[in-house]
Amino acid sequence: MIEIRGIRLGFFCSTGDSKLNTNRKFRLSNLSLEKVMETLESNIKDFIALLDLSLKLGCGIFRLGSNFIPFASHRNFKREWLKIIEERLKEFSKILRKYPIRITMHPGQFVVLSSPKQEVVSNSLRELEYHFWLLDTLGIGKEGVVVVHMGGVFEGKKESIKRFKKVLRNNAWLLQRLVVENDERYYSVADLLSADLPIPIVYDHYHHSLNPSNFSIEELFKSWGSIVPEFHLSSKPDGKHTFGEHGYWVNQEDFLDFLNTFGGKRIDLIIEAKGKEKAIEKLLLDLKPKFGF
DNA sequence: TTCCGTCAAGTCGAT
DNA sequence: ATCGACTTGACGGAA
Repeated sequence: MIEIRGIRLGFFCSTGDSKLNTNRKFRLSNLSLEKVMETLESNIKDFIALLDLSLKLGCGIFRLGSNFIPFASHRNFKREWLKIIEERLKEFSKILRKYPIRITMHPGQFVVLSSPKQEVVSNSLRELEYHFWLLDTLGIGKEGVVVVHMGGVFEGKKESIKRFKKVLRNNAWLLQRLVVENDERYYSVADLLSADLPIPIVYDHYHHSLNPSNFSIEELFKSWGSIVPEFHLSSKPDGKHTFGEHGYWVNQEDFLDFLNTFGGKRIDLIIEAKGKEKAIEKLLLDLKPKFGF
């Protein structure tokens, strides 16, 4: 396992060419137990291959794709299917626990706990329940966090944060795994820290560069308690690109900038580059002369 | 085999 | 009004 001044690396969901993918799914109109099991099997198979690849690269963290069990939180997904799936997952967890790799998740943009719409919040909670259940069933400990964003600003950040906190108060189970990440437009690291949330704050370096703020590093780490923080790093794409778009590679300069701020602390860093494992390979190659691992 | 319209879900700014 | 960005383009029918 490669650790650069306390920092372990990892990628997420799939390989850059998507040939290995934990996010396989199908059309909702084709939803059936058979289709779910078939897709889950492919996702499990690729998950193992991606963990093997992570080991080979020296990675210590991997983000599992949210579609691992397609449509698991959808209303048309029958509850009794979960029993059958649970058996399969428990069997798989025996293989999984042999890997010294931290597993975390990051559900989609549809999870908005700060929304003023009750329907959106209840759908979000169902989606999070699925994520928590999956991680629990796979035997993953409390280091298996589930990352969300604060969401939109609606009629104001203050009101949105208030609603978010209320949802946490009314659903205490969320505190077991939920963590919240700064975004590139609305909620900066300082916004999240000053919200005084009862959950850890994920620092995303790229988002922070686009939506900067002053914050206390000590406070940021304090939010994680005894859990090793999961942070994110990505780079701007080369050439013309839209705001917030992630690059195929991650630049050495961005990593060194991150290291300059956080080096020496124990952190699991997910490289959010479109090139996935290719971007990690290249980064390690770039860094080799400096760190010699 | 490749192409391309379409896909469960939210929210925002750019166009 | 539509599109594309985010946590990931992939599915599936047509040609």
